[in-house]
Amino acid sequence: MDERRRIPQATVRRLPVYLRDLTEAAAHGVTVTSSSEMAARTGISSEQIRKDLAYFGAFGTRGVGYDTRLLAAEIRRILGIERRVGVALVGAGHLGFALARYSRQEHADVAITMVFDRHPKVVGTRIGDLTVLPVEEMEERVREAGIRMAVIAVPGEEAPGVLAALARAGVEAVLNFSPVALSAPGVHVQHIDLTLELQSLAFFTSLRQMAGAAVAEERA
Amino acid sequence: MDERRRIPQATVRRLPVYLRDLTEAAAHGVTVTSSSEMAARTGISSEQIRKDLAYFGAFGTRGVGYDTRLLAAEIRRILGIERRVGVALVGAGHLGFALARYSRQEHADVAITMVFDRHPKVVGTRIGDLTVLPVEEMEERVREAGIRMAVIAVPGEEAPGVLAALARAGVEAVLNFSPVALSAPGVHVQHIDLTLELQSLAFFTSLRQMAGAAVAEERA
DNA sequence: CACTGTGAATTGATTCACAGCT
DNA sequence: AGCTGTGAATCAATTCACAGTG
Repeated sequence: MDERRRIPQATVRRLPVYLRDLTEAAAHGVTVTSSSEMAARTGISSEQIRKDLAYFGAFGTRGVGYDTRLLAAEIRRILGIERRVGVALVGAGHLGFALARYSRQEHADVAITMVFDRHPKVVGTRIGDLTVLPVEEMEERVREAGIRMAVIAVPGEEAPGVLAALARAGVEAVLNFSPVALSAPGVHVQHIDLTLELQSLAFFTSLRQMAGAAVAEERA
Repeated sequence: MDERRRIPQATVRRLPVYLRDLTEAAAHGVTVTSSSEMAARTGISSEQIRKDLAYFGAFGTRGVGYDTRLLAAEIRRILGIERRVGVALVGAGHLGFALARYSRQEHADVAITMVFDRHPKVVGTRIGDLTVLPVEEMEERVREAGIRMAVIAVPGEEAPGVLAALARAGVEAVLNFSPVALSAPGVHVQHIDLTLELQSLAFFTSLRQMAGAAVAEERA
């Protein structure tokens, strides 16, 4: 199989689900598992799992299944997280604080390793064993550390400037929690917007009120 | 147009983007706008915008465009957020705190209006003008208030029990920030998982390292 | 005339169904 | 016998292209 073919976005977003499932299974002493067992645990269909994996190679044994540890290692390699990957966080408000703490749990493959904020009162405070740095130092420090990923958790007005600085520092992929659409050439931006999520969620309650309305529901 | 036909999930998730754009445009004094202007501002193609709206009716004027206030009102009606919608939050850690504060900004159409936590130290504390309530009271209070939406921001172990209680209380749509896949009959669950997001994001940096690899990129 | 609204064409993602190994 | 890996078929979403209209 050729790694150079077109990989669906949807596949990339499912790989971490498989990784978590395999890691948990391995931790429970399961050494071999099948796509149907994974399907039962994750809610993703077994054909989907096999097809997703097939984009990257043939990792299973016919008649048997997959070696949990081996497949987990392959997925880490595919994602590029064989070694722990460091992420810069910009914005150390409550959200940023929560994200930093959560991402730094023990076995995390991807973790926030640098935190920046513009407020003098926040700079110098600690989040676990990290110290919040002034945003002025961001570009230089991120570049020097060779960090390629960042999380933006600042107010909307500040977000475009932050993204531009991150792009200059060599960051290639960004998770944006601010409520504005961001883009920069050569940077992959993923957007999570609480307001939009809550509003679209409302549709699924209002709908049920109007008897008979049909929606394309997500997979079971 | 018949509201009863099959609405794509993707369409529902874009409606709030249009709503925000129209609200901002109206606030800037724009009374009429076209699908191509909206496209330029939101990054969603004009055909896509017209098709999404067409699922629900014909709201524009040919040769002219859309009345910003009127179309915004229509989208609020479609989403079921004509009146401010209340949401229950379960879990008042840093993440929950951030979500509650953020969702309660002045003009929010959907806002967290009740907060529950299981820790005695957190119960009774305040988030803005809300008081954190004990999770034991959740089912009864949510039912009594007629709340249909909830946000789960508790650790993975507690999440399944929380969802079950919310379902019993009549909640129909849930935003799940815990790292476990949840489901309950008759409840629409949307999942946001920071770990999975960061891991899939890593793919878009590792890829660039392997020269020549091709990925289905998101729309510009 | 410039825009909306929409069938038709295309592209992308999922599911089916089975051949191929172990 | 049981599972993977994969073309073919289906289903969903987007884009094209243009007819319809204020």
